[in-house]
Amino acid sequence: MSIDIDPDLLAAASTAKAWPFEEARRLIKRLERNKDGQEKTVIFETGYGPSGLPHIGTFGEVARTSMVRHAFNVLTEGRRKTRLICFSDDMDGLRKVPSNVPNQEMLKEYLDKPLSRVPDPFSSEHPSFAAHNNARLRAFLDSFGFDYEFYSATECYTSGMMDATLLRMLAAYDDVMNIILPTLGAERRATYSPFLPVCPRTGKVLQVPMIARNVEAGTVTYVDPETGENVETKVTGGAVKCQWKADWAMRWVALGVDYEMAGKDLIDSVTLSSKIARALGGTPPEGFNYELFLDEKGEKISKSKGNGLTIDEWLTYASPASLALFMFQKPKTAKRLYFDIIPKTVDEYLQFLASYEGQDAKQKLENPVWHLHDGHPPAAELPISFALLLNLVSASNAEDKQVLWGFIRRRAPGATAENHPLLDELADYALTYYRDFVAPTKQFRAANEQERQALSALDAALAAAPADASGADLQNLVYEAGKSNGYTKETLREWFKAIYEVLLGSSQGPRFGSFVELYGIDNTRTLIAKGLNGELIK
RNA sequence: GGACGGGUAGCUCAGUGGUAGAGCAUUCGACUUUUAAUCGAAUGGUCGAGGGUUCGAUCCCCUCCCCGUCUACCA
Repeated sequence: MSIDIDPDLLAAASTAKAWPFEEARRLIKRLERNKDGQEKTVIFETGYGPSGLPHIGTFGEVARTSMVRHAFNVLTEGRRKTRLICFSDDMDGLRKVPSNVPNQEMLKEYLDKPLSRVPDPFSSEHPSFAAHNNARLRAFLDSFGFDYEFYSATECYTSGMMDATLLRMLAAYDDVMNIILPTLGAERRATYSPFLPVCPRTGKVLQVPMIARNVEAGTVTYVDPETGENVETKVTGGAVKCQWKADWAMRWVALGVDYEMAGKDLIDSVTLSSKIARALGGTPPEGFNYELFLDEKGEKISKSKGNGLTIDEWLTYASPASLALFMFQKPKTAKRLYFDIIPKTVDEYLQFLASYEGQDAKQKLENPVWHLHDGHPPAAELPISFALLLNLVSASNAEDKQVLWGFIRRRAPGATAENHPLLDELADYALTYYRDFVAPTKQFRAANEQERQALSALDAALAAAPADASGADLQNLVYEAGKSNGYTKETLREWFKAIYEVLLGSSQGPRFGSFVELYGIDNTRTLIAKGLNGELIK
């Protein structure tokens, strides 16, 4: 199969400097080196421990891997078959009960059993804890439209898919031990084995030393820690699971993984697993180590501290595409991930979108939106920035979208939700921002006697005003109501301040005439009534 | 100890082998019969230090200094 791509882009791709292209070119070189590299389906992998839930890093890893995959598809003109495998290590033993899940007592009974054999603590909807988390992971990935194939470790082991490689591991047992042992402390060294038998008696994943092995029979022997008896078990068919670094290597070889990125924290593990993969006769995948995120103060993010930013927080105030942009930019630099970068990133995204259309092939390939949108970024020219929209929404006290759109149109005449759907989407995010960050800061107060009279006068004037009165005319009514109720030119400012504080809960606000025009005369009169009878004060 | 990242304007950060950029902050101006917002402009930098390559280095190479993160038990 081939893909539809502009010849100019294709020509520019071979020298494109954007990091996904650099990665794709490394991958191509790998395939040229390897014996079966020209025919095989090219495998990209991302992996998950199923004891946790998907998070912003999960998104980042899949998004970044997909960018490399896309660049690869373009460089090879779609002639190579590629797959992205999202692998869940769900045969791992439950080593401790997570504190953030229900049914703690029940889970304690299943300690050390494979997660795919532990009942779902949340409901009876899924057959196991792992199945629940796997479903969450898939729903998460699906919500972004990622193109991937889900693999369960338990299914891979029990189906026999790993058997050939497990037998190679058994044959290369000494080599594997020699790779791992020097990296371990004395205590662990004494008990280490790349194979973790699943106890046929208790179902637990055992961390016990092997006392014998039989390459011909494909078995290992260990001592049951509770009964003291020798147990001989096959290494195939799911009777054993590999210890983590060996497992990673075994998986690479068994599945033929060509590319897998990992966080900086796993650099040493990648090195070790790569050695093991070679000991198994395989070639470790091309890799990429991305940096971890920091919080606002440049400190490391820890779940217990709750610093940094969650993916839900990001997606509450901005689109997945903007988050993908953040993931695209400088993946090897430790970036701070905190609230203020959201509007900044959104505006950068909008600028990249706007400039894309007029760029030549070379520039397009350096433009992040090309990578975020698989080479087909949506057309967009935004008349106002997201930062301005956020200012607008708070300055205008626009609590509903209609009013906000009114203010938007003052900046961008002729813009509508229909002809600017992207802007309409931003308006929703801006309103959410208003609701969460601006509205809670409002402090309404009661009007004093003079203010009551002036507000009543304003209400009466508004009642008499034509429905299509202009903002300027309405502004004049506001001035008149003030002047005829004791405010002088010098104290007029007090009058406006009172309006804002009583009606909008803030000591400053929009030009009030314009506000009335957009908010509506009737709505404003209702607002005045509420202000006067104290309904706005909570 | 090992690995990686960073050091560019007051702050947060972009950037390229060819006279240094943005946002915010600051200052001034425009608009508005209150503010805010908005718009325009200005100010502001030995691009961590030293050496090398080059006609030319903030960028490439080497050395050093400072800051930060990861890693050595488990996945």
